[in-house]
Amino acid sequence: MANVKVEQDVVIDRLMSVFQSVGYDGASLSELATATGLQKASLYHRFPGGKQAMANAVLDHVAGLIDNQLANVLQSSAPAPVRLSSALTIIRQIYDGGRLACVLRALSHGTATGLFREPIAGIFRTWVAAFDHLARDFGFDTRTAQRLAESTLIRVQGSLILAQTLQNPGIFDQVLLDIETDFRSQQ
Amino acid sequence: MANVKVEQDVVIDRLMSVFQSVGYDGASLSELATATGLQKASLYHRFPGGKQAMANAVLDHVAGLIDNQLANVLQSSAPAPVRLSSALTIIRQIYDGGRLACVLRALSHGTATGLFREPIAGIFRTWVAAFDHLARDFGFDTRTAQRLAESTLIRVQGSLILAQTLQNPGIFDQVLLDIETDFRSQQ
DNA sequence: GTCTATAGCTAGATAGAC
DNA sequence: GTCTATCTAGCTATAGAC
Repeated sequence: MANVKVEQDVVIDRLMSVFQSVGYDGASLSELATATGLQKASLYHRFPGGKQAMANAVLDHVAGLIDNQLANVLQSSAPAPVRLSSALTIIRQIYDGGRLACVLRALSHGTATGLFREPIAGIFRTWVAAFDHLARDFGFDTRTAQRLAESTLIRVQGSLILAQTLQNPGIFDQVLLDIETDFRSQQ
Repeated sequence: MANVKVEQDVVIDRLMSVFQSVGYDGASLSELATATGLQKASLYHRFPGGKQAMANAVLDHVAGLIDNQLANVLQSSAPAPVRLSSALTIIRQIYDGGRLACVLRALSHGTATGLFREPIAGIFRTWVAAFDHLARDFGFDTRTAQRLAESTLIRVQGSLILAQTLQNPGIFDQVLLDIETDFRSQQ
């Protein structure tokens, strides 16, 4: 069965889903093959570097998402409060309202720890820089803007952990509201 | 070599270190054996349930730590600000100033996801309840106290992720200072 | 560029001597 | 209660036909 060409974008999307839900060590080649609808050997044809290359492709994809969606929105010409709301909507969608784990965190542990730290750090820095830009537009001073920007990522990551462990997505929603409040407190 | 009795407390402590640094799926029986100074068969003698039982023993140990150290300190008879400072000092020590990952998060992913969610959730609830108690003593209203308490855990977990990925423990330190400031803002 | 088949290895777990 | 030795299953990765 199968034997029909699967678009690379679709393959990467499905690889991401698997890493997201079971982590790097937890993702077996068999599971990755099933999820993509390809055989293991076909996956190796597309990703000669094996599982590590697959994870790197996923990270490239995520870096593009953050760059093209989040960072783009935050640096558009719209009024700052509008940009903030748009960004939070994107974040809400990315994590399905707190129900999905962050694939960056999933690729931060176990055997994967050292392998992907730098690309993940790059994505984190992009995120923080984008919110830092926004915070300054809101009128915060340099130091406060930096801290508020870091705080958005800290609270999103932390609230995802609690939301999933306590099976209460509301925790994630509340944090997004808190973030919005913090930015608007400057106006 | 070896063949000398290793205290169970020491064994559990070393198991914890391994899970903490490489996660559940990343921790092989060989590595757990090496770390504890026991052979695999000896580990199975002490933990007939295998790796899963070892992780559960670690979680029991952590639950005890949180109960006997953190929760105890937060509900002592000392003045609220003193209790807060003591608690934050304990947290700083537990995570070695942001350099150590949280073993609870390490046991939240991959194959382990479903296995340990409930015990971890229990530890999270104990943490939040203890800080909630403190926040009320500081004079916060019920709703604000609950949110501030959740926020301590959210920010500690989130800042650990950033501190380790960006290799900047200062992020963790700063968050602990922020938490202290938030509590004292009520005075 | 996909497939079937399999190599080579390490995983988690157990048997049984001492 | 520890050890050595070993089992089976699953892993990552590759060979080679089509």
